[in-house]
Amino acid sequence: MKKAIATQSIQNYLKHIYELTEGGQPASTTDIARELNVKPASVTGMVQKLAAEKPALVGYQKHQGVTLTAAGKKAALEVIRHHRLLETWLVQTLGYSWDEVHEEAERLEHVISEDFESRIAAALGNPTRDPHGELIPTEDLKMPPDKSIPLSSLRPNQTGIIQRVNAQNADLLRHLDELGLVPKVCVEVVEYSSFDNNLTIKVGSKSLVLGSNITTKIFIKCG
Amino acid sequence: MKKAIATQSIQNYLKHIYELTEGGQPASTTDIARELNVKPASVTGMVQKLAAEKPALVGYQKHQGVTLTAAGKKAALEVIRHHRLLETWLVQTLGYSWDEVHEEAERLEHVISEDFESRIAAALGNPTRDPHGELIPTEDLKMPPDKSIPLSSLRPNQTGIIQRVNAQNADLLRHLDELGLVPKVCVEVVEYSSFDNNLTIKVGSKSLVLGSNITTKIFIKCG
DNA sequence: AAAATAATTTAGGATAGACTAAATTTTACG
DNA sequence: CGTAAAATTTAGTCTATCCTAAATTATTTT
Repeated sequence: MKKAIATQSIQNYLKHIYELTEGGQPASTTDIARELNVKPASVTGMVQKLAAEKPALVGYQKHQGVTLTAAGKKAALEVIRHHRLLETWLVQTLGYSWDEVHEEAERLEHVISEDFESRIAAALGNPTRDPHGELIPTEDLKMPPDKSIPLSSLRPNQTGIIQRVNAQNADLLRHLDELGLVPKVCVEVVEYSSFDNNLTIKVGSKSLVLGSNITTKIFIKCG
Repeated sequence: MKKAIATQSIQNYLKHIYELTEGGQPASTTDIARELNVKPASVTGMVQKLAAEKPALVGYQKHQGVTLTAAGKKAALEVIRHHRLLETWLVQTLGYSWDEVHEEAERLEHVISEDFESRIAAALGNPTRDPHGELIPTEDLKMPPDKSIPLSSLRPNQTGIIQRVNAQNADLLRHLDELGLVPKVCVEVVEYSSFDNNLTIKVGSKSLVLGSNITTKIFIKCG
């Protein structure tokens, strides 16, 4: 009897492969390895197993990178739904702040039942976004369309409303919170430096200069 | 670099050893094996590792059974506190019924943080008993004293209030629920059969005949 | 007290999932 | 193009945790 891959491994691999392939490009073993804090060689081994599952969870041709199959994508969206519902729920019912939730959700996402998932979804009124503004996959595991664009793509005189902040690092999130760069807040670009891609923006009454390490993580709905 | 035992293994072993040694007697490898659904030989191996930890988590002399050290007991009570708080909280905030919670709590208990633990404890008003009436270890990891006695020890004309039901099996719990044998309910013993130890009891307006498979799991505060 | 039975431990093996080092393939560039 | 650099894969190792089978120790029976 061949032993199954641990579901936690599967879920972590698929979740990160999903995020890396959102742009449409296959993910390299190196990138996956960096995300998972594992060596590239380990990724090769695991990815070969994921491709050998029935049904296959990833498409994989050596040196051509890794993509998700329909089954793999579904499994990935299931974990992401768990994660984002959990974050929402930790913030709303237990008073966590948006910078504290990630770690806790990261551990819980692998162990909760579907029953638990639907109970918290219902208790929260089937939310569509998590505390960072990220879209929550629907119950039938479709990722809703996202029309937001990175703050880094705005130019002087353009304005927008912060829709989502794509970051997990607690320190960074706390920093952004202090700057007031949280979902639903209005921002206006004042100046753009083509030299270093820094943006000078106005948030409320404050002026801020932001590097691309931040502006590429904040997504805007143009207004 | 010696690799640590997985915390989930540690916790599951300690939790079950705690329960088996509550009577004061050391636990045999066979009993532990049955509880954990592993073979006795595996228990021997793991118990030797637990005894070699610094500080030691179990006391262990070959052929003499296994006991918990102070450190091991503390770790066991930590998991039990997690479990019972989780059960309480699943029932009270997500509408689980008392027969559904065990499985879910069993998986969550190993992954929640201390922060999570104290948040739910506070949200619940630091409860002292879980939905089955079992005592919840205190925050400083002491198990409160329990003065309840098994229903099986009552005799005709004696009455009591159900304090706790020591069972996890969902089907059994559902059955007990249907019979009305839940904490805080009043029972009166009508008849005792020394032949098979069956008790005939009155609960509300109903009369029931209960075997020892049930009467030894229901604990009573004499009234 | 010897023999039979039960419980426990030892010894040896499997598998999952990580790692390292070496071999190979792809990509970039003079 | 052809070679250097980068990325990837292969091969082999390690540890945790389980397993089975055989050996040993404890307990019970006669």
